[in-house]
Amino acid sequence: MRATIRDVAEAAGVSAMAVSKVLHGRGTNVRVSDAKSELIRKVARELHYRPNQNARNFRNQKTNLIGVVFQHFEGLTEDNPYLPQMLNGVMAALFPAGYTMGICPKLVLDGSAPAIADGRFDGILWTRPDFSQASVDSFRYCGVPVVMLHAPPGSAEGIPAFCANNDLAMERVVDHLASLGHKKIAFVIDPIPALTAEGVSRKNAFCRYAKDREIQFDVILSDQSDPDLSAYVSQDRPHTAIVAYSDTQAGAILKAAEAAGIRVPGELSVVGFDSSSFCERTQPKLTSVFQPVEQMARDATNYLLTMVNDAESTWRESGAVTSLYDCHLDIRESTGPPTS
Amino acid sequence: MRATIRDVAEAAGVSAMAVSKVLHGRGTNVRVSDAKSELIRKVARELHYRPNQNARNFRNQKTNLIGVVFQHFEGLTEDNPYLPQMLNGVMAALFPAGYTMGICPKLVLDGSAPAIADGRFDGILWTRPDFSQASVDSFRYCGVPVVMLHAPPGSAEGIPAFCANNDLAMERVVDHLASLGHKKIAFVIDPIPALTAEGVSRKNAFCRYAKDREIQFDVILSDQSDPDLSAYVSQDRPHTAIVAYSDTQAGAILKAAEAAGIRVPGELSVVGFDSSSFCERTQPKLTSVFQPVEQMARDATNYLLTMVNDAESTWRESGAVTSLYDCHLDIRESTGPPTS
DNA sequence: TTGAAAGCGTTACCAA
DNA sequence: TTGGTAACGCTTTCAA
Repeated sequence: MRATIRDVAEAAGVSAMAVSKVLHGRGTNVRVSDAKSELIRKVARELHYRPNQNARNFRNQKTNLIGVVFQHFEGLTEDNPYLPQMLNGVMAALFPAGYTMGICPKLVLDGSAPAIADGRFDGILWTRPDFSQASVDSFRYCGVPVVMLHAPPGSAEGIPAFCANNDLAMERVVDHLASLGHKKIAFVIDPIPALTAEGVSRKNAFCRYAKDREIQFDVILSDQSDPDLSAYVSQDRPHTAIVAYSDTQAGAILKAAEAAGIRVPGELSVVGFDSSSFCERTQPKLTSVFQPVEQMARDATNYLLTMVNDAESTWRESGAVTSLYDCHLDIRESTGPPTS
Repeated sequence: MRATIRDVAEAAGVSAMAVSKVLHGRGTNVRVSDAKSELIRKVARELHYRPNQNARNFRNQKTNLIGVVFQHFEGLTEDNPYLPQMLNGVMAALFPAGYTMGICPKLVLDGSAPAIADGRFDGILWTRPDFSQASVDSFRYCGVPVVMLHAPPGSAEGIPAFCANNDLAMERVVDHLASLGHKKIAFVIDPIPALTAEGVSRKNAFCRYAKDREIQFDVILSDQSDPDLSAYVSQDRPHTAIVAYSDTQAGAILKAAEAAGIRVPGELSVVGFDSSSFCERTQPKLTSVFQPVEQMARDATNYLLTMVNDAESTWRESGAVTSLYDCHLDIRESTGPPTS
């Protein structure tokens, strides 16, 4: 078997904790002479001593692992830049701080949210949380620091949240379309994001501003893989613009429009969300709301790390922060005045 | 503090090990009556008992965590579908088996390859390994199962490897270009992949087949962000075709050609590698070698899991497997006969 | 069928 | 400045 700290101690003729102090810097009130330090290092090298990380994790109840939880996970899709961007932000915060990123949808999908808080992670980044009280409770009382990414204020009291300012974003979208002369607009979202707190929030914001601007509107649940445009662009439902939940979904709508011979933006204006590089590749190029995904992820992760490293009492008592990110509208080619 | 297994045992009036048996199924030679099982479960629920995962990891020396190591990691780039595809394959294998994916370039970049084998991971998927003997040794003798992804046969004896058949791929590429009439071809690779075992292997295969087909060739190290086409398309060096290490790099070359007013494929044919969705988005569409990245990653990960779950002696003695994946050439628009 | 005890490797505490 | 001892929570082994 591998050499343990005690083997090293014995071989060097010192105590185990002297070794621990020298090699790992533990124990503040302990001092080891330089000569002994040298000896210990030498012996450790000779014995090929390697600390057992599991033992240290156990002893310290600290793993240097942060769990990234996707409540609705469908894999990384090749054409959607969202996830890579988000993960980049997370890694940009974690790696320099010496943390490892753990990804584990399974642990949550099993309904075993508690399992995620069994000590294996020092903290949890909970992305795209859904709305259910069960989810909220299991994370709130899990005993491990949790930060939410893409959760609007109020979705889970007590849990810090980092989120796009969907309200402002939808106001900008509605105003843009209204100023172009659109009078009837549909909001399209597919079933999975419709379950998330952010999906609900964005939808509600859209409805509120549309109503406020006296614009007729509809909300349509759509399967993005094959959007049925006739559901909202028809005699009965003559929408001239569609606001999609995501760029990916907006892209599918553009394709469907092309297939159906509907001109964009003449007959139909389309707006996406994320303003990723994808928007430059569509035909026509997609008008979309920009949110700084990578930065949001980095900020959320850094905040989580401060929670991990501060005493629990500090963050429990200081109350949860909600950070809202301003989102501007990148106007490209897919929106224009309706031709009637 | 949280209830421990002993708290439960005491409250239920049984031994700790009975609780362990009932709740975790440990201890084969132990039997607990149904009545007691029920009682134990009930008490555990009442006390909100949650097993301490770190304690279990420590005791069992098993973490259900697989480490994915990127030796040369530059983040997930928005436009390169490779990494998402690869990670999808890994996750497709890990999650159903109940494993978590740990990502940790830092642990390796620190030169602390041993750290990766300190028990925190049950196994390591080592992607894009470089060639250095130090790397090879530290992984080979790390005491944890290791599988390499994208490493050609022979790069590290004793470590199972999953890799594209670069040899066959380059033969196909060279034959394709030769049959179109190209007489002078350059292989372009940028500095980072040039350090990896696969980069070297692919380059060598290219040279071998070019020589064999009596085609003039050059190998050029290029910074892909700004390829200097004059380095290989000029009076002195009249290459009519370029074989790039990756799609991303081929894309950069297409852009540079457009900027320089060089017609593709007329004046210059370009071939990529991966045949990802990216190839459909370039102008002209990119001819490229297809490798089944997601499947390779899934296979490699599944193999790693079998190593994790079998006794070490089994895989130590059975010798390392190398799986080579056949790669076909997807001919699109970026290759054609040279116009002279 | 059950229980008691030992031990995994590390680190904190206290006594020397 | 140092070293012994106990403890973290769980599981295995052995004895009843």
